[in-house]
Amino acid sequence: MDEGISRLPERQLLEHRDFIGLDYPALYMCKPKRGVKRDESKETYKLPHRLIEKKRRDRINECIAQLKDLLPEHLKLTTLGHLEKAVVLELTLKHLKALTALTEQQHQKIIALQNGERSMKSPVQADLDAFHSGFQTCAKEVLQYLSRFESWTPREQRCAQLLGHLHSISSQFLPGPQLLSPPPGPLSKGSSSSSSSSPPAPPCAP
DNA sequence: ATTTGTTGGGCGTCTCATCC
DNA sequence: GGATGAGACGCCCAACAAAT
Repeated sequence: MDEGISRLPERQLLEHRDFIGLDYPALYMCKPKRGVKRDESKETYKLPHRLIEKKRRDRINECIAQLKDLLPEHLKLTTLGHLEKAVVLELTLKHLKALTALTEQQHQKIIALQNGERSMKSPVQADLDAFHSGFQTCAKEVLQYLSRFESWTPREQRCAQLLGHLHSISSQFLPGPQLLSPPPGPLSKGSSSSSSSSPPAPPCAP
């Protein structure tokens, strides 16, 4: 029996290593010898197949779990209820598209700067963009804080209400033409957002 | 009721032994 | 050395069971 295992090619040795500790006879790891009809080997084939399939499912689940970990908290909070696999994949797709768009946007900015078009954009619009960005960052921080330290769960109605409120406020800034008078006072958390000096501090607490 | 895990089986591809 | 057939392997899917 061990002879059979020791003669297995490298890929199968790796799988055998994975099976160590599982309680079924090592017989099941051995390929049926060539010339052995499938009928005779079928029963010995079944158990490895189960384990191989389990390993495959584990790989899938592990990847989904990693994707879940990589998702930003504010995205996770947009879903009410726990994150099922399909939702994780949907959010990942959404996030990836957003990142791609952002990358493209940054790329265009770089090109514009290189072409000396910096003055094309009005200072007012630039400030609004920066303000909007700051608002988004701050809203994200609020949601993370409430989730982590105040034990808010996405299921709660107040959480959904807050999300809705933040979205509606945020969308007011999107059209751009109207200039909002910035609320006074610096952002208390501040260190990350203090790097940009021009944008006004967004409203942070509900 | 919905989601998740398990299992058996089918299918396509690859590898290897055998034959010519 | 190339053709061929048998078997291994990985992937996918459907059906069912268990968990939530």
